[in-house]
Amino acid sequence: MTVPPQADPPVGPGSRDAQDVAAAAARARVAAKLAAAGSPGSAVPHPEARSVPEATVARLAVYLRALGDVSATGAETVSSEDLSAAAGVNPAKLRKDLSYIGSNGTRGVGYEVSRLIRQIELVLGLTQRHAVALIGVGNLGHALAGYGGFAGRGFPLRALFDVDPDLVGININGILVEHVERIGEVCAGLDVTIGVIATPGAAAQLVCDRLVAAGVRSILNFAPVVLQVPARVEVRKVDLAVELQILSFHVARRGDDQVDPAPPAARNGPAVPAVVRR
Amino acid sequence: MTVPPQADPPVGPGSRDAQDVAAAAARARVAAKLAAAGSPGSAVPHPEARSVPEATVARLAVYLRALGDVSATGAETVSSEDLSAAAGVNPAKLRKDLSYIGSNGTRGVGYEVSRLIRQIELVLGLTQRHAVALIGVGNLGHALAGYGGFAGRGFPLRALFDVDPDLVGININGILVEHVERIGEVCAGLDVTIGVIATPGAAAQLVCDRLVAAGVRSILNFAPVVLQVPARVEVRKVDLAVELQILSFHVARRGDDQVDPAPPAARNGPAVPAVVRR
DNA sequence: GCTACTTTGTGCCTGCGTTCACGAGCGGCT
DNA sequence: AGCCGCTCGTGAACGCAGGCACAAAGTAGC
Ligand SMILES: NC(=O)c1ccc[n+]([C@@H]2O[C@H](COP(=O)([O-])OP(=O)(O)OC[C@H]3O[C@@H](n4cnc5c(N)ncnc54)[C@H](O)[C@@H]3O)[C@@H](O)[C@H]2O)c1
Ligand SMILES: NC(=O)c1ccc[n+]([C@@H]2O[C@H](COP(=O)([O-])OP(=O)(O)OC[C@H]3O[C@@H](n4cnc5c(N)ncnc54)[C@H](O)[C@@H]3O)[C@@H](O)[C@H]2O)c1
Repeated sequence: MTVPPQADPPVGPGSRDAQDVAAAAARARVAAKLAAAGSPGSAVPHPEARSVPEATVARLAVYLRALGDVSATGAETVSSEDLSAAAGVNPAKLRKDLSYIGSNGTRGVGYEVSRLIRQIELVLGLTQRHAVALIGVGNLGHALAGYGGFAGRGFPLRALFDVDPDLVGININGILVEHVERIGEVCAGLDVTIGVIATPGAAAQLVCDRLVAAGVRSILNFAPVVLQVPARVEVRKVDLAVELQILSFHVARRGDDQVDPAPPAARNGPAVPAVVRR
Repeated sequence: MTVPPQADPPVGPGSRDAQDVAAAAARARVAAKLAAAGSPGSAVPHPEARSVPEATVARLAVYLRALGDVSATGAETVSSEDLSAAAGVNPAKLRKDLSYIGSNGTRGVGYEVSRLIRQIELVLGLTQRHAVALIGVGNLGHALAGYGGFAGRGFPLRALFDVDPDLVGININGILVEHVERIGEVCAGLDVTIGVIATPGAAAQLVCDRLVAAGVRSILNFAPVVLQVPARVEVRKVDLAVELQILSFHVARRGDDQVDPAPPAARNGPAVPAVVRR
C-alpha cells in the first residue's frame, strides 16, 4: 500500500455544508408555487408534483429499495404501513412523501408496486443513466471500482483517474485508469454527470475543481475535506470519521446512562408499536 | 395482505431511520440532568452541556477536523468566523453549536484552539478509545481494514470477522480474521463498542443481531438494508446507492435549466422541476 | 482609567419537517 | 345495490433547526 501524504489541506473559507440535509433543503427549495390559486379541485392537466423536499428525496431512494424487496416477493400492491415498516419510517411520513411526487395509490388497497417504482425512478431521474467518474483508485477507490452496485443501479462507472504512474494505464473491470490531467476531456467526452472523489484529502479540492470545470454537476466526496464549489454543483460527503464520532457520542451518552440494562434476547418480546416511545 | 419482504425478520416495527438527522435528533434529545450551575471559569470534569441536538453533534465532528487544520497552522485561537468558514457553515450556527457544549470562547478574541478541541473530544466521547469490530472482509471490508483513518482518529480496529473459510485465519494489518460465529465472545472480550457491517445485504441483519447480543451499542452499516435493532442501539447507515440517487435527482433537476450563470428569480415562470418529463 | 473595537453568546423569529387525526375514495361482501 | 371496512391523501399542529441582530464581555489603545 502506498502511504500517501496523509494530511489535510489548508482549506478555504466560504463553503457549504453538503452533509446538512436541512440546509440543503432550504437551498434547493425553489419556489414552485403554481399560480393556479383558483379551484381547489384542480382540473389542471398538470399532476406535476410540487417541489420535493430534500429530506423526502433521500427517503425516496430508500423506498425504492424496499419496493424492490416487495417486488421480489411477487406482491403487486403494498400498503403504506407495510412499506413504511420495511423502510423504517412512519407510515404517515411515507404517504406524505409519496404525495409529493403526485403519487397515485389506491384507497382501500395500497400502492401498485411496479407503478410506484417507475414513478420514483422517474422523479429521481433514474430513467436516464448517469455516467460516473471515479478519481483516486487507491484503497477505497479500488473497492468502489470493483463494486457491482454502481452499474447495477443505473450508475455505470465510465472513467477512472489517478496520478500514480503505477496505476495509470491499468484496467479495472474493463475500465482504463486515466491520468488525472485528462479529467476534462474524458469527462466531457463521456458526458459524465457524477464524479466520485476518493483521493487523499489534500488532493480533493484540486480534483473537485477539475470536475467542475469539466461540467460535472454532482460530486460524491469521500475525502475528509469540505469542498468549495459553485452553487450549481451539488456535493454530498461521506465521512467515515464523522459517522464514527457520532456513534461515539451516543455510546458515551448511553454509557453514562447505564452500561448493561438488558443484554441479550428480549428483542421480540415487548411489541413496541411506533418508532419511538420514550 | 401483502407478504412481508423476505429480508426482514419478524421483529415488527420499531425500526429507525439512522440517516435521518432531524428525526434522530428528536429521538436523541434526552434532557440532560445537569442544571448547569456552570461557572464560566473552570471546566469541571462534567462539562456535559445541556442536551446537544443531533445535527450539532454531526457538525462538531466537522469542527474538530477543521480545528485540527487550524492547530496545524500554529494559531492558538480562532474566531467563529474563521472556523465556520473552514467548516463550511454559518458563523452564528457554529457559535450556537459550541454554546451547546458549554463552550467558553473569549469575547473579543475567539476560541482557544486546544481547549476547544479537548472540549469537543470530551463531548463526543473521544477521550475514551472505542474498540471497533468489522464484519465482512470483502471488497469494501478490505479497504476499510486497511484504512489508517480508523486508529488515527481514536477508533482502533480490534477485530475482523467473515464466514469465508479462505478469509478466516488470515491477517490484515496484524489483525486476525475470526469466524463470524465468534462475534459474541470476541467482541465481549475486547469490549467492542462499535460494529461496522460490510457484509452483503442478506447477511447484515443476522450479523447485526449477533453484534447486539454481544453488547455492541453502535453500528455503522454499509449494507443496503434497514436494520432492525432495539431502541438502545444506535445505527448509522452509509448507503452509496442512496447518495448517488440523491445526486441523480439534482442532476435531473438542474439539468433542465441548463447552464444558468445568474440565479435570477426568472425561475418562477417555468414551473416545477420535480417531475421530469422526457 | 476610559473609550472604542472585536467577538462571543443568545433571544427571537421564520420556516421546514414530522406527526396526528380525519375525511375521501375504493373494493369487497352481503 | 348498498353498506362496510380498509387505506390513501392531506390539513393543521407542533417542534426543531437555522439565521439575524444585538447586548454582554473582554481586549487593545490612548
Ligand atoms: N480506505 C477507506 O476505507 C476510507 C474510508 C473513508 C474515507 N476514506 C478517504 O478516502 C480517500 C481515499 O482513501 P484511500 O484509503 O483509498 O487512500 P489511498 O492512498 O489508498 O488512495 C488514494 C489514491 O488517490 C490517488 N491520488 C493522490 N493524489 C491524487 C490526485 N491529485 N489526483 C488523482 N488521484 C490522486 C493516489 O495515487 C491513490 O491511488 C481518503 O481521503 C480517505 O481519507 C478512505
Ligand atoms: N464495495 C463497495 O464499494 C461498496 C460500496 C457501498 C456499499 N457496499 C456494500 O457493502 C457490502 C459489502 O460489499 P463488498 O463489495 O465488500 O462485498 P463482498 O462480497 O466483496 O464482501 C462481502 C464479504 O462478506 C462476507 N460475508 C458474507 N456473509 C457473511 C456473514 N454472514 N457473516 C460475515 N461475513 C459474511 C463474505 O465472505 C465477503 O467476504 C455490501 O452490502 C455492499 O452492498 C459496498
